[in-house]
Amino acid sequence: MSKKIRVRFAPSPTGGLHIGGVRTVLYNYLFAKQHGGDFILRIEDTDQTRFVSGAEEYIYETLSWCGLEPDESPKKGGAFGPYRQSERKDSYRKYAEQLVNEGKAYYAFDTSEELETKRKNVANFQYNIASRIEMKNSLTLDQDNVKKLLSENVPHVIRIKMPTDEEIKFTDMIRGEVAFNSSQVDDKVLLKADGMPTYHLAVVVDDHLMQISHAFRGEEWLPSAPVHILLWRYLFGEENMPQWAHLPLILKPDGNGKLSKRDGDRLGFPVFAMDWTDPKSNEKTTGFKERGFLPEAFINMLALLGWNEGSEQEIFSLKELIEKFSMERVHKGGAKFNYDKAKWFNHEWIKKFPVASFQLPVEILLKDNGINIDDPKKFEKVLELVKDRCTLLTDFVPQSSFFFQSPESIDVSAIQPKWDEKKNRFFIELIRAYEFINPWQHDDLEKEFKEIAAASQIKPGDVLLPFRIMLVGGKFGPGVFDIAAIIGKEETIKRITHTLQLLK
RNA sequence: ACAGAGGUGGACAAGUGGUCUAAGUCGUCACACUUUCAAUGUGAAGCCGUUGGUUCGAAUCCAACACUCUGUCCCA
Repeated sequence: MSKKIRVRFAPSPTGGLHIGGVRTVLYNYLFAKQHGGDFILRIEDTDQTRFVSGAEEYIYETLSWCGLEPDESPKKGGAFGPYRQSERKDSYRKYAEQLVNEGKAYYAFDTSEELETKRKNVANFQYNIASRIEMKNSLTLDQDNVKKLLSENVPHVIRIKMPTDEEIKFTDMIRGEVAFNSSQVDDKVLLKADGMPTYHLAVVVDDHLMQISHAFRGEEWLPSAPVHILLWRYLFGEENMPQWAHLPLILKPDGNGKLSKRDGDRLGFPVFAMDWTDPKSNEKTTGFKERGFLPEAFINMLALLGWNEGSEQEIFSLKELIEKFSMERVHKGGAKFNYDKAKWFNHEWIKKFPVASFQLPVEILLKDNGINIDDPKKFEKVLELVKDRCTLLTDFVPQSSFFFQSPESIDVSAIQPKWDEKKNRFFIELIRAYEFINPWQHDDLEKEFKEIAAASQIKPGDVLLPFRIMLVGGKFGPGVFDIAAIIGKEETIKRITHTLQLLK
């Protein structure tokens, strides 16, 4: 019988969730669901100096917006709790001490200051096989001294003792076999002076205790993988280790390097999934959600940022992704983030989605801009009419406001230069004719318009743009007669009259 | 510096020894349609990091070199 598939996303709650993090969640989720397994959220809050209030709640909200709900989490609970590492603090020490007793780890009493000066004085200082003999630890101090320091509660850490010249290798699901030489890896801290584990100890212990079968994380972790392999070998048996996959990095669009929040600020696109306000600095960072992205499009875009089915299909629903995703088809190389392509995904989803599926967020957006929807039928018609020209949900505001209220300003300057008495008379004539139209519908409006133009010896094209500006306020929006048909006779005539006044 | 990883048009990708004088999408530009902006359709530009090798044949396999990235915190 094969083991149950269990995967986890283990963020540290230190701020907004970066798209790289969301993509890791997504790949975890897809893999779990495809195999009928469990997706677990574990909070890695072992660094209390980096605690940020609200960050954990933000993670729940983000996953929820994305539709990637965990099966087990601190909030939801589960059979393998607690799911917050700070609450598991007591379970780590014994493993670290076990390693010390077995000679695979050691106590180190060097203070942070001592290490800092060391790093300053020695170029590329590493606490490793070569340097540990000159440091203050249980390998260099005599036993009595160590005992004494320990009993006096002198602050100390536990470091792993990397073996000399040993090949450590493992098979990565994306990269195949990856090998390291143990001599090149430094003696990482496993247990900090405050009794909290570092990431290195915590992942291994927690993945074991939570029976994690596959572990996915960003490529930046690859260099420390040998530490984790060794820990597995020492503690729980390498054969029980989860299968690793190191995901390619998401790179900044210009230049090289990892995409950071700063790049988003600098280049004007979101990097976080949702709005995040730093509780200390009060600095606000916009997210994809608030920028007007549909969660379906956001997920779709993220899935393709590092994975490709092998076909030419680019639009996938979450359900399709669950069916088709495979870790083997995740690229090895990092991908530069492309905001234009991200927007394209959103546009595609808006075009293909029935309007009902984004009616609510758009309604809220309009309300925020002072427009209340009181006619749902009309609202639906408007959405259908304008959705092709909305890339982001926020585009619906300028694209549909004028259906519900007269434009705030009229771009008269676009009409004025070519305006003359002949055109003025045309519109007066038009108003007169429109008064009699009943029922008020698209085709009749257009027909009447063209007839009057012909009678006035004006090309319809010459008065169409002015007409548009009268109704919309500017040079945009769907077909003018569609607009006129929806806003109604009274409003149409009112807007023409109003602009005619302005043109005097 | 050391270690690991990576590489196909401006960006993301398909392609894993012959059907590849390769290429889909985004973006850019042009044209068509048109009632502005979109949508839609058509077209344009652009060659597999470099060098060498294996082979009848290489984007695909091998090697070297260069380049880029990640890591080298009591951060995760």
